[in-house]
Amino acid sequence: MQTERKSSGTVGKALSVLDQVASFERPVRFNDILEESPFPKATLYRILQNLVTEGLLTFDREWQTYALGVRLVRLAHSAWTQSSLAPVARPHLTALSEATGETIHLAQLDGPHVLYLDKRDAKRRITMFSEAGKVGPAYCTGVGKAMLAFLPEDELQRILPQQSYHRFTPATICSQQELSSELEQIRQHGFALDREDHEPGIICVAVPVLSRTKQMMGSISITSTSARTSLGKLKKFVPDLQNAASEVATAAEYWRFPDNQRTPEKMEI
Amino acid sequence: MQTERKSSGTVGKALSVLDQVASFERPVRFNDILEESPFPKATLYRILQNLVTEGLLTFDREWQTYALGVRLVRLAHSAWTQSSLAPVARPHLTALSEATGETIHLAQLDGPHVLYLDKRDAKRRITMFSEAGKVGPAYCTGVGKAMLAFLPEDELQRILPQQSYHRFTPATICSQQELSSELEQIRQHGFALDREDHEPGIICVAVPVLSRTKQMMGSISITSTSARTSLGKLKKFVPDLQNAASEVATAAEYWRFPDNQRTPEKMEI
DNA sequence: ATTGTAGTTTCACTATTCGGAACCTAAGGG
DNA sequence: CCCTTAGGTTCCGAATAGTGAAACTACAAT
Repeated sequence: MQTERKSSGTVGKALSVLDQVASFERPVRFNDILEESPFPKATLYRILQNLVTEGLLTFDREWQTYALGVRLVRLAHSAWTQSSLAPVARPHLTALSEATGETIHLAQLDGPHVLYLDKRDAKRRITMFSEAGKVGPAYCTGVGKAMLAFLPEDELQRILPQQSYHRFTPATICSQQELSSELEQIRQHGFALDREDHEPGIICVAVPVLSRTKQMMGSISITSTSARTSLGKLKKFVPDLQNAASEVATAAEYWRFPDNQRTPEKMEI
Repeated sequence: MQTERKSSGTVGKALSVLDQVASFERPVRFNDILEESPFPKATLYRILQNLVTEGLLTFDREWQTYALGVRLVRLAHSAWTQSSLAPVARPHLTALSEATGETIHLAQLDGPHVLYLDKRDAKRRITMFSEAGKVGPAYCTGVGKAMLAFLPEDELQRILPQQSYHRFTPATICSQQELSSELEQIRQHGFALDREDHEPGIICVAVPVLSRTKQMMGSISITSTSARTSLGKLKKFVPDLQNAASEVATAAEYWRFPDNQRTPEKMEI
């Protein structure tokens, strides 16, 4: 589940160490990191020191452990507010959840993975930090497939081989070929289905959020259990979902340039 | 409100640019950044490119703008989960909020600022990503003063001069001297008061979360309005607050080393 | 005393980064 | 149609920062 990025440059190396620390689920000692690090002792040591002085990591002198620093939380707050669909989508997700009584997800792509940015649970109406920020696979979730299907060809070709194609359930799509044809279907229908691909008993419908210029910005899904409902019934919500998605897209574009009605510059190529 | 950090090293420079982009409240063009950047054109350009390839920034080719990347959200999720008090404090905050019917905050220090990590509102029982991650001043908030008071002397001396001492209300503490004596009071009483220091009509009591070794880990507060209650009545909650704080501290320490009862190593010096 | 383990520092070497200047466009003006 | 300006991008020698083997410290166990 570790994102593979070309970690060229000093910043990249630092980031890869940061990711590594993040991948442990609790504070770690120097040696724990060293053991699975590609960097030699001295180099790793210096990188860690840099990260600590930058506030991206904290070092607990008492236990001699490193952990992610809270500075990240502040940056993420800005990221969530300014760069994700989450703030503008918020009311629409709430409305959807109330209208359908089911769980709603908002997701965007982070490299090859799905990153959940918001969630609305019909019962407990609560969005938690601990929900936003979670990652999941793209090739076998409704939100993931909906996004992949509407990605520009070149980006798609870069991302497809990076999927793990792990079989979670008997229904999981486990090859790039199968996925490609599924994506073609999705493109034609305009929505994606999760037929218990990822978790047994969990089904969902998802639609992409597309900008006026057909750029894929994220996706929204309605999730339920096969015990409570069926794919057939879930499909009835597609118009609502599409409606919400297009409203989110409009709101997002309007919000980005509220005081400015100029059209975007012509794209090169 | 920009955190001042010694941005030595390549990573530091990159981070300072990242902070700068974050400080705008919407996507920005190259020149917007350049205008208030200490870096020359070419350097800034390269740094931005690095940040984009690392996924910390996204570049919107359509509008030619930079914005914070969602990768930060993922990292922050780990930070929130693994390094802050938030996950272990969660149930205690809920309990406090239900017992008192008032708003509860959980905060930690991020450099010289207060960083809010969780919030429980008595009415709408909802913790939002948009709340966690917010920053505020330390010298004139309950949570801030409670934390400063229990900071080791050397750290305190580093942080005190970095406060802005801006006068928000007639009751705001506006000098380092006044603050120092207030902190002494707080140390003696064991809790801090916000007497409408920051916002008119808003009052609060706060206590620090202290580890077994008396290290300051964060703080918890109960906030209300002077219209609804008084400082005198809020003080009645101090025992509950202190109780919650010590339970959070214990839970945090237990959680860090669940399978491991060894005592921390002796600190040097 | 001896060996081992975890963490820190040194320093000659090297790869990155720096940034002034030149170079592209595209847009606007005369 | 050429000139100018502004936003953005590329070059390349000089300057800086990063690298990592090895040596060192501190402590614990043998």
